[in-house]
Amino acid sequence: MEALHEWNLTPKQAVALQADLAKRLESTDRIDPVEHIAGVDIGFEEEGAITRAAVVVLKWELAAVPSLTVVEQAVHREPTRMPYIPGLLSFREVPAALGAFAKLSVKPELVMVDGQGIAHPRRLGVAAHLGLWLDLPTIGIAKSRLYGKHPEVGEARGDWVPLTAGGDVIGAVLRSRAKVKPVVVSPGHRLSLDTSLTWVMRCLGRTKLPEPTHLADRLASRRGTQGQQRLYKG
DNA sequence: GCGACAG
DNA sequence: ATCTTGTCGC
Repeated sequence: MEALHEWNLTPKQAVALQADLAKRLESTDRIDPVEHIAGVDIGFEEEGAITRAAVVVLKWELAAVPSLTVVEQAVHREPTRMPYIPGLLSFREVPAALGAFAKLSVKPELVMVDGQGIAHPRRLGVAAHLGLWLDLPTIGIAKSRLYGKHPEVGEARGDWVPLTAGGDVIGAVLRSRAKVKPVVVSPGHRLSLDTSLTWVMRCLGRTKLPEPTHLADRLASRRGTQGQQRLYKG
């Protein structure tokens, strides 16, 4: 438990901690009725010297027309603590993400993160690590693959193939938009892959990334949020 | 030893 | 991740 509070570690120590923390991940669904979904992403300012974490909370409503509406946003900036090292991304981004979460007044039941969940060499991508810390269900949605192999995926929206590693299914490569480069979806904490895929597809709008992550991405990079606040689904 | 390598 | 304009397509 105390280990979870450690962030300033050498790469070797971080790798050892990841293997240990991964044992605590829950791969079956343990999620409350979803009313709010948060999207998280990290950006940088000052040529990388400042890490900027952004979180956007959306209200999920299943009416005649399912909808997602932005209800809160938070940004947290802090000095960048370490360089990007493949496989150790969470040690660079999670601390800042926690700073942004601390500013929220609404507690989401589900969190979508830009990056991998368990589709990681030691099964602890940034979404998984953040899920353990927040003790909330998390899903990783990455724009590219870090680990695992997979056959080619179909070109239609919704097509997907399993991402595997050492005989385990660690995620899915999903074509979230027709003919556009697929995203890598992997559960983080407290969710199965099936449930993760279901939620990602439910949150898809017109962009390749699900709305929570898409909006957080824009907020993190200061490109702002364009257009309306109500995003109709269906 | 030689690649691969989230953001 | 970030540096950056226009442009092709639904």
